[in-house]
Parts: sequence; structure tokens; C-alpha cells
Amino acid sequence: MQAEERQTRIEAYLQKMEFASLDELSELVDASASSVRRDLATLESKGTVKRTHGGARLTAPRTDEFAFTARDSHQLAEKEAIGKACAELVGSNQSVIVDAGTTAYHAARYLEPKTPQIITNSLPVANLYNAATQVEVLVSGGVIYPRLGVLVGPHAVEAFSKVHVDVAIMSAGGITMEGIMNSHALLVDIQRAMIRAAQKVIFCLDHTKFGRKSVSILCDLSAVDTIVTDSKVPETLMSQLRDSGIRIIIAR
Amino acid sequence: MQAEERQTRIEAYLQKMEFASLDELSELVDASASSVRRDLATLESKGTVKRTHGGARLTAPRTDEFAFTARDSHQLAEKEAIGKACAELVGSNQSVIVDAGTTAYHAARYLEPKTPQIITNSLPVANLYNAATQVEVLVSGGVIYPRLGVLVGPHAVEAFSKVHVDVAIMSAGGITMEGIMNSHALLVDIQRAMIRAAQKVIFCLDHTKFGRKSVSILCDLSAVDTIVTDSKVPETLMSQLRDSGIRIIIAR
DNA sequence: GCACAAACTACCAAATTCTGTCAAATTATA
DNA sequence: TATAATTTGACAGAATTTGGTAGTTTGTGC
Repeated sequence: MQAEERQTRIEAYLQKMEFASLDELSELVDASASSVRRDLATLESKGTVKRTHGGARLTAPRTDEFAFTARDSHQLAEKEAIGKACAELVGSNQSVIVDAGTTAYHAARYLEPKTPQIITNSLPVANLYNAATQVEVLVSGGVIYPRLGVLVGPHAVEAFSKVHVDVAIMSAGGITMEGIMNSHALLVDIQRAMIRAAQKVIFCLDHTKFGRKSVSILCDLSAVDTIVTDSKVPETLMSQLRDSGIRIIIAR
Repeated sequence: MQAEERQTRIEAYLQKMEFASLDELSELVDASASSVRRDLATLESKGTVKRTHGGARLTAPRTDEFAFTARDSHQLAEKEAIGKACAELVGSNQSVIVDAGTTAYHAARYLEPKTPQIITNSLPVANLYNAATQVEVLVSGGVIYPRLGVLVGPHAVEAFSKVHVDVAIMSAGGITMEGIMNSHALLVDIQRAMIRAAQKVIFCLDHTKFGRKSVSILCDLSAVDTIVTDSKVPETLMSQLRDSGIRIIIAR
């Protein structure tokens, strides 16, 4: 096996496992411990993995939009600004679908003053308004997707197929001129149902999502009404998006 | 297991349990007490956990969590014991309905080793297994009943009407020879659907519930298979219940 | 307040892992 | 095909981590 192939496989394995021991890896790629150490040193200098005593781990294990942890602080400031700007687009007493995903979560945090009716499949969003009596929250049913805190499966799709709302606040894994992408195939069906159910579709996307492709295409750009993002988006892509009729709001 | 992986797992475990003993942790990560102590010292200096005598607890218990997670519940020790005893009644890989309510919640905390399939309308229970990949959790849909963290309404009733499970682990507000009572009328419909869906019905009731009446009658005693309670229940009521064919388990 | 048990700290020897080096093997090049 | 360049696996010594232990501290019950 070539050095490059080894490194690719090590990286892929770590993406899945988060941690791995040296023995584990050297068996995986069928090479000596020395070679694996060298590979890890290379990968570390590229920044994707971090060497540890006895093995390696991912540098940023949960950079995923939909992987939810309480202490997720990736691009926190940007996400908060985006969330605030996004919440301002919602009118009083409107019905709002809130997607799973960290950026949509931050938008939900600022919705309380609008006394909206929220419909969501996100456990973190549900928890957010557990104590608030003015905000009515309808939780879709579904099976918990481990770690993401999202309810998935036919129950969830069905729940969103049966409602109609004013606004959908959406997250996604990436956006290009080809459309909006998502890395979790199970979520795509649900998100499509959300988009169908909503009069107006807002996507919250921080700048890291622009130009990034992902596994599944969620929808093409014609389905999107508004995108809320931060100020670090490349101007070229942004004007292209504007040309295709999407309203773009820069949160500061 | 590597030091870093140990620390991550300890942190994740504490996120779920809020507190854990040294023994518990050293068994969890399969390392000596010394190593766990060192790990805890590292984690403490990072600020995520706080060491205590005999174990460790979370520094900042999740604020977006539930009021009743663990701390402020009455009769905590009894409820934990009841929960533990109740979980022992569940077989491996069984499907289990877990009712909302603190006592049922404590039972859910001990279910993980059984790798069950859980169906619940309780947000706290859903959150509990958000991180666990071995436990499949199906969340019923519904509207959040403020503060209790329970999903109520027709969506919830419907979800439970469509399933069949091995065991239902139930909470209630009171029990007399007339039947089981509950104070929240909105919950009663749902609980009845839960009972209908289950092969076996277990009620978790601490001693304060015995002889206490409440607003709505949930079901009569013939619907109950087993009651798990603590050791402070008056003997008279207990033998009456036994006479009516209910298995009573005293948790210690 | 005292005695006792449990838990903690500090330290040590053993085990594991890492670093740097080098000859053998593989690959690229003339 | 012969030669140079690179990569590989192995090894010795250095560094780190681990599990246990002795002595001290903390918490608990009487």
C-alpha cells in the first residue's frame, strides 16, 4: 500500500472512530508502527488529526453542523449573530419550523420575544423552550439519531408533511451554485418535508459552508427565499447567489 | 485505551450522570483508580468537571436541561433505588415504554445495560440517551407541556396507540384501592394508551404516593402487573394490593 | 471531640510508547 | 540494467504513562 493511501485510510478511520491506537492503525493499513507514526506526523502537520500518546484522535471531531454538543463553540460568535439576524425575519405569532443543526438552534434562542409557535425535530431546541410558557413547541416524533439530538425516521417525515407554517429556519452542511447539500442522508427527507410545509424558507449558513460540497443534495437554489450568513463569505459566490434571486442577509 | 479517549469518555459519562464515583469511572474506562484520578485532575484543570471526594461531578450542569434532572427531586435516594430495582425487571433487548415523571426517569437511567428499545414522551428521558448509540429511542410527537418536559396532545396519544411493547414503566400521582391516580388530566389519555400498548405494566411509586388520591383516575388496579416501591410503605395497604394480584417489589 | 474507614497525595518501579538512527527493500531514473 | 533516491521496518535509549503503595487528609458516626 502506498503512503498516501495509508494516510487516507487512517484519516477515514479516525473520522469514524474519533480515537485509535497505534496497534489498531498499523493493523488497519498493514504497516509497521514506525510507518504509521510517520503517517500520523504528516497528517498532524496537515492539521486533520492530533497525535496522542499511544495513538491519535481527530483534531475537530464535531465540526459537523448537525453534531450537537452543549459546549459547541465552533464559530460561536458568527452563529449567534446569524441566529439573531435570522430571528428578526420572523413576525410576531408566526408559526416556525426550526431545523436541527447548531445554526438553526442559535436562531431559535432569539425567537422567544416573537411568541411563535415552533415545530421542530431538534431535541436541543425543544429543551430550550421547555420552561417558556409563551412559546408553544410542537415536537415531531421520531427516533433519536445518536449524538445529533435529532429525531429522524418516518414519524418525523410524517409530522412535517401534515403541517403548514409561515417560515422554516434551516441548517445545512454546504452550499454551491448546484444547490444546498447535507451530509446526513437520513435528514434530507425530513428537511425536504420542512421546506414543502413552509411559505418562506430561510437558510442559516456560516461562511464555512459556502462552496463546500457534501454527500446529498437537499434542494436546489430555487427553493430558497433567504440566506442569513456572516461577513466572511467570498464576494463572488455571494453575487452569484444574489443573481439567482436569493435575498442574502449579512449578520454583524 | 488511550488517556485522551478515557478523558473524553469520562466527560461524556458525567454529562449524562452529573455525578460519578471513582470506582464507577475506573470500571467505565477499564483503568486503575490512579489513572482515573490523574484524568480527573486534567479535566478539572480544563474546567469541565469538578473533583469531589469519592468521584467527580459536572462543573456546570447543563443549564438548558431540565429542572428536575436529579438534584431538586424529593426522595432522591428512594427514587434511585426504585429506578434501579425497576430496571432489573426489564429483559435484554426488550422494548420499553418509559412514562414521563421523575421516578420513571430514574428507572430509565439504569436501562442502558439492557440495550432496550425505548419509547417515550419525556424529553428528559430522550436527552438521557441522546449520546448512547446502543439504546434506540423513539420519541412520540406532541406539544411540550411547559416545565414538565412532557410531550402531550393528540400526536402523543396517537404515537402510543400504534405501538406494542414488552414493558411499560409508569409514574403516577397516587394509588389507593380504587386505582391509580394522576393529577395532570392531559397526561391521562397518553398513559392509558401506554398501558394498552404494553404486555406488562410496571408502576414506580415511592411511599408518598400510597393512599394519596388525585384528580383523575388513570386505571384500576387490574391493569397493573407490578409495583416497585421503597420500604416505607404501610404494611396494610401493601398486603391489600398483594391480595388483588399485584406483584410488589421493595427496593432497598 | 474522637476513632475509624474511606479517599487522597506523592512517589516509585514496571510497562509502554516515542525519538532518532540505520540497514534493507522498494521505487524512480538514467 | 545499473544507480540514485526514497521509503520501510527494526532497534536502542529516552520519555511518558501506568498501577500500586505508604503516609496523610477528609468525612462519618458515636
